[in-house]
Amino acid sequence: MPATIKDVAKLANVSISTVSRVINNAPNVNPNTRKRVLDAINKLNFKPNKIAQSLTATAFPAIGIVSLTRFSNEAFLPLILQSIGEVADKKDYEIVLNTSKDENQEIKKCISMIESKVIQGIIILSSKVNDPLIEKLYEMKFPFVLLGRYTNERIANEIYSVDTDNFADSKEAVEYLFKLGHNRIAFIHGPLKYVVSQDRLSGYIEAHKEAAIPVDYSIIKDGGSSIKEAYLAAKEILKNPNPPTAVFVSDDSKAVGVYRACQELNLKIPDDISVIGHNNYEISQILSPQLTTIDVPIKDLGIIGTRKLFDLIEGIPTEKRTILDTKFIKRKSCKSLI
Amino acid sequence: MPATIKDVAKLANVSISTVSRVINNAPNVNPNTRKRVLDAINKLNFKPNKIAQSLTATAFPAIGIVSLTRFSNEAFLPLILQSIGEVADKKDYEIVLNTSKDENQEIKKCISMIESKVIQGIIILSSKVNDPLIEKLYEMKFPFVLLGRYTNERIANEIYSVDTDNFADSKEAVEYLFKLGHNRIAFIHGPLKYVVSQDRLSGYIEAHKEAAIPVDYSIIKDGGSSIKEAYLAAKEILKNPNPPTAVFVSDDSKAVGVYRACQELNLKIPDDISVIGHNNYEISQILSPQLTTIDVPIKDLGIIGTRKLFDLIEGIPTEKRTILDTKFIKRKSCKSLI
DNA sequence: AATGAATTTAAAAACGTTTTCACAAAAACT
DNA sequence: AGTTTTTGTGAAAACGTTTTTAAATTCATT
Repeated sequence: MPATIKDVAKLANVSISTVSRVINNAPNVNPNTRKRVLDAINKLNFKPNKIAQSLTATAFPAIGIVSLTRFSNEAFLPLILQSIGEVADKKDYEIVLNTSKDENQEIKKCISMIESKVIQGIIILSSKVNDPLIEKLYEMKFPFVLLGRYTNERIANEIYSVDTDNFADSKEAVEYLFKLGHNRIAFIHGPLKYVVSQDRLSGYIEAHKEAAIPVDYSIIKDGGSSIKEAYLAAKEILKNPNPPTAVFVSDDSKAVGVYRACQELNLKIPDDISVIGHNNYEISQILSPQLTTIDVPIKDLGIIGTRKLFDLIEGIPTEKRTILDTKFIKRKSCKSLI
Repeated sequence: MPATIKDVAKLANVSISTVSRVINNAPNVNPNTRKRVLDAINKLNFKPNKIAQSLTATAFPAIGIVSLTRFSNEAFLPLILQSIGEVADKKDYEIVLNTSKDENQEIKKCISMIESKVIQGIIILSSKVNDPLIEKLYEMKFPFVLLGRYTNERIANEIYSVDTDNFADSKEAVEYLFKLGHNRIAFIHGPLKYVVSQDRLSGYIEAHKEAAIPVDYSIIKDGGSSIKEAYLAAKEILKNPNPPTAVFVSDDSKAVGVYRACQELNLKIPDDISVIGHNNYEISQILSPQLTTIDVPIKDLGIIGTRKLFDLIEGIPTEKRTILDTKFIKRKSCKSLI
């Protein structure tokens, strides 16, 4: 049986209150006594029971992450988890994972963790267009930070979030292609239930509007959330009777599917077709030719988002919405037609 | 302030013991009383405080996962986390993540979670050759399950683990290449500090031994843990004055680097060079030509490993070591030379 | 030396549950 | 009817801490 505070008290011949004071570095404890207690603690290898500590604090030091499935297939899960971990570690908080697959279970699990006092805050990894989880958490006034953007007008400006400007970045990429002389550009996006997919699509459309180039929905396709789906989408697009001269993919890993489709159809990148990706995953440098893409500071999203969450938890005033800078990275997958 | 058991007791006009009995579905409570209590619980939206519950149980229902960095770059982190989550959810256990980067911190964090009573068991995602964490946990007799194999003779047979037979699978792949008439086969492996990398290398070597084909270490290279490193390794190997006719890569995602290297050097797969991967990630079907590989049941590793851990926690006897079946998947990346 | 203030300590209450023990009431036996 | 068993309930202790209150000790001041 591990030692408790009582054992320490007995051995050091003091009361448990004194031991508690020593543990918590309270002032007002005689240096001699402190030493005696510290010795006892060492001798017994005493470690305070975190559960018991949180009972009086009425809060267990942990934050929740919701949820893996919001982008389970994406290359950045490890990065984002690790960056969240870095910040949480410094605060000596635990990270508890919500791995729920379906939406109902996801919410239920969250509420349960909150109500049973297991977590003090939540990081939401990505937002859906009408996100019942976000609505619910907002309504509960429970501290949470969204890594993304929420669109529901009523509360969009009220929630705390960290994001990049997907709309602008997407627009910029398309404009770059316009400048290169492309005016028939395909777009392969992720599942439109996610706001990030919507935003990237909107940027694509807005660029067209501003350039007065009509949007052709026959070359805009859902690339799902797997490489294979993107590959299938690309193949369909490229077989279009009036094929595009460029394709913009909303995720580098989906670009792998596009490259494959091009290869199969004997289309040379960038000579026959230009490609741009998004996110700047490692793979974008390995693809041949190297992929032009938009660098998203994934680790910073995690770090800054988690810091914001701790500000919320600790009642420190913090900016509602933080937009992180991105960088358009020109590589070898685009060709000028002019 | 959320309702406590006392509030419920008062409203239902019973003692807190009775409420507790209702919460825990104890027998011996009058149907009428039970109904009254249930009504009160609903009216107050009472949810037992898990922290308080675990204080008396002297154990918080959670398991730890150690650690992300043990294969942060691999495609199967989401899968494994999710499969662990599935099982833990059923048991109503939380999953707490250890995201430590360096080895010392990893151990410290683990010990701390154990000693402060935050977790009841640990899943170790992968083993190192001399793994101080495993040694320590074993010595502490703390319940843990390794997803992999441990080599330290003294305790190898004592620890609980789930794994595939990396040695045999690797050997089989090489033998397949032999049968196809290849006898100069390169090997690109992962970091040798991990047992899985060692085992896959050993299988490669053993196949050579049995076939009485000398092992040439100039075409065996460390592909690190990134696609880029694998790409670099492949390039070096392929430039060998006496180049191999096939390359076996210990991870499908590394195979992407190999494909890229071949392309750059104008080597056609499988005509000029055959390639075999390992793990059967989604990417292996997207690569062109589709990659011959070894299917590893990733989700099953997680599910069976976590079940085993719960057996340990609950004191149910369970098999020490479980080996899962794999499947050699022939696709288009190998050519017969005969 | 007496008073008051500051420091240090102990005792006890509290956090929200579960569990043990005791006892009353009801039911089942003689 | 009297005795035993079963059922249902409440009071109190326990889990391992922190926090509050109060008391004892030390120290400075007069």
